[in-house]
Amino acid sequence: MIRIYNTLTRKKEDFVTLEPNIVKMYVCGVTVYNDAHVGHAMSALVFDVIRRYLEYRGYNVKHVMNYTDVDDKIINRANALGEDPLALSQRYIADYNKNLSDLNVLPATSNPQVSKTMPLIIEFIQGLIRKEAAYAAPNGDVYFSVTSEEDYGKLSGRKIEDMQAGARIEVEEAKVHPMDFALWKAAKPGEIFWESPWGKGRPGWHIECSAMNLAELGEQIDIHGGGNDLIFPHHENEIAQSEAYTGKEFSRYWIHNGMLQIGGEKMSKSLGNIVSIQDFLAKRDADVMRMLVLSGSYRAPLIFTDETQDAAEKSLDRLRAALRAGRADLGGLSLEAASALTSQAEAAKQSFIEAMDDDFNSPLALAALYEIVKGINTARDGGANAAQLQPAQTILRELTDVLGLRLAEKTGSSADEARVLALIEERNQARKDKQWARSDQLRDQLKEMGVTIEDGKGGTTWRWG
RNA sequence: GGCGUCGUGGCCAAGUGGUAAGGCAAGGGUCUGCAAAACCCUCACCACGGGUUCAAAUCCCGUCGACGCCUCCA
Repeated sequence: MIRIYNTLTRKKEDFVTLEPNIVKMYVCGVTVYNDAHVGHAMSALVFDVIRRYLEYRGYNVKHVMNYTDVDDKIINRANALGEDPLALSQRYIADYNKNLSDLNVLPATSNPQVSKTMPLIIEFIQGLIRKEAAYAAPNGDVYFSVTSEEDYGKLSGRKIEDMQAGARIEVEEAKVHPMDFALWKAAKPGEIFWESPWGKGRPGWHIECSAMNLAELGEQIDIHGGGNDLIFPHHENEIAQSEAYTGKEFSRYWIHNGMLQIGGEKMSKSLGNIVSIQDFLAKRDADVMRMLVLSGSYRAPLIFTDETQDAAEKSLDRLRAALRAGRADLGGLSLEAASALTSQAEAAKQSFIEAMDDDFNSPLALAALYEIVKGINTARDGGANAAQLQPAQTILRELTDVLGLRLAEKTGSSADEARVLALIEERNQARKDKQWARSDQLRDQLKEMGVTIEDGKGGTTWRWG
């Protein structure tokens, strides 16, 4: 039984889907007006791992991730660049899709966009007005009335009275209650707009997700996810809108990932302390980002430093090394030892599943993987041949696949390969002749070419990296 | 001011009532011509102060501190 921490109840709960074996999961994507950063990557990776694990456990996951392509920031940026806002957002959507694919994030089953959901959004707002959960203001805006929902604030644990509306921004005059939020915003001169019953305008931020949810997954969903900075007001408002509209419980489980931290602060566009995904990938392998995410709880802040990145890289080396094929020509382990390795790996697989079942406890799951690694290494040291290592390696590979780790070996140019082999041959001769200085010199030369040499019992092996 | 999360070894990080997983780093050792890799060993009483309990990192109260949200934000 999978258990999931539900933000709504602040408890771990048994995961029971609305329909057997089907998971409807909606994850808030990004507003596309700028390069995405590693904080966005964290969120995408968290939900990618969750999705992969649920699929591994036999669920058919309908994974929806939206793109907010109509928004103030997009309009501002587009105006600054003299570009059409939709063209601009389309460009960043393409960039982000590239980022995700580089990060080995599985494509969502669908990626709705606000600009393509307009009729349903308008219909949704009309429905809310009919139910008296929303009202059109004289200025052309439409607001959601927070006091119309008795349990408004249930997700974030706030009471309307406690909130300091307008503490930092001015409250719109047209609002009946200061916490009311915009469903529809009247267009200002020169802004992109859509026709609506309330005149020219565009949707507010929150309504789009309620509408796209309805369009893609229906009235009720199993999992709604996103960064924990979205709990309030975004997700709170989504719940209010959707439940007011359908009269049904919106999402069963609310999952929120912690924020990526750099220099003790959240990484965010507004703070300007950003490392873009593209810049990260120019320096580090995509697996490093994923390993960083996996090495801590998805709900906790992720400490992003050179040191944690280095550590992640080393851990990956360890996994990669364990997966390297054994030598076919070795005498081999005893039958007992070989079967002990296999059963150890099978036991570790059970530990892995137990860990992941418990609210996707990836750090604990990784520990199970390292048990397999140690078993493989010990067996290899003990003379195990390729066939004896393979069952454990197959299990290890299966589980690292579940986590979405690629663990690809580094590669060099094939043109250099002949030269590498020649140098190794020369070095082997030097070693036979006990010409250690020459041998070490050749090893240094290979190192400079990006080749690592290891002199094992059965001979010298080499690899890129 | 309100709401929430949290404070575990040099770093990252599990564990939420029965005497502290794992990874990285560090030190020692085995192996090696030397290395590298691997393996073995060593390295914490869990922010602080009270309390509950036979027993607490784990529950309760308080203090201090960090971070997030209350405004666009993954």
